[in-house]
Amino acid sequence: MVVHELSELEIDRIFQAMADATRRDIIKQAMLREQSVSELAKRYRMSFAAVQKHVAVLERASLITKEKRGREQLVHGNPAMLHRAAQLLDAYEDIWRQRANRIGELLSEPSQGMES
Amino acid sequence: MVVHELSELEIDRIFQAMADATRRDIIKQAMLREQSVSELAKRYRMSFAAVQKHVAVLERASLITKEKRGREQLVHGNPAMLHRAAQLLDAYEDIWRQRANRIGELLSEPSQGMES
DNA sequence: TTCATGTACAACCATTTGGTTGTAGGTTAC
DNA sequence: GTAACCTACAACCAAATGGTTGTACATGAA
Repeated sequence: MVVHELSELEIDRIFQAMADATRRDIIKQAMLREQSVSELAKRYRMSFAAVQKHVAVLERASLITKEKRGREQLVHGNPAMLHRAAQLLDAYEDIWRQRANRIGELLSEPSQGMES
Repeated sequence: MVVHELSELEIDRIFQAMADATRRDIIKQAMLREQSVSELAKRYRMSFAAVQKHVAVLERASLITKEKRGREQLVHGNPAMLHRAAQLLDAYEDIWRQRANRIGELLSEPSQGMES
């Protein structure tokens, strides 16, 4: 199942969203259990509005989703997006492994003057 | 082998460094083969100084290292750091899997009124 | 030596980011 | 109905980001 290739802009947003300790903690909390924005906000030493903005950044990156229930806005994590981000990093590692293999092959090839 | 736990600040830097398409391409290039900064700079439609700054951001995040040779500064990738970043994302996925397992266990437990 | 190349770094600028306070509107509880 | 709660959103601010140009210096090539 190909899920829709990520655009450079979407990748920018994912990494940028992960680049803040408060947001990483919000992700963790939302993965552990669905929580309202104000419930999340109580955990951090900053205003409700600030937490609201962090949640918006995570939502724009599709790392979390919001669901309205009554007066609350419930936040829950989107593990599929995290998985895709992890795969992205793996892809860079793969480039390295391929290079390492290439070098390995070159080293194990007999050099020009070595035929018996 | 525990390599030295990453601090929140280091994690910030890794993700922030990955959050730019030019920098992600520089990483890719450096993983493919060692290149000088000016050699890299030719690839992008921006000034040498701009590329120099991107390289500095990547270096601060330990995603690449520089090695001086003659008048050139050779850039090469640090796959170990990429690996750690990927593991970090996996950790968030693990939180989700644990929750999923927990829910699964709850669902498979017999409910209060079900004993025969 | 002289010139071209590769780098470092400062100064500057526009935009984005991460925080604040304040105001307003919808929903629940009493 | 009224008060308390949850959210949305605007306006503002300081600091960081991503780019530029310009200057200076070290190294390699002719």
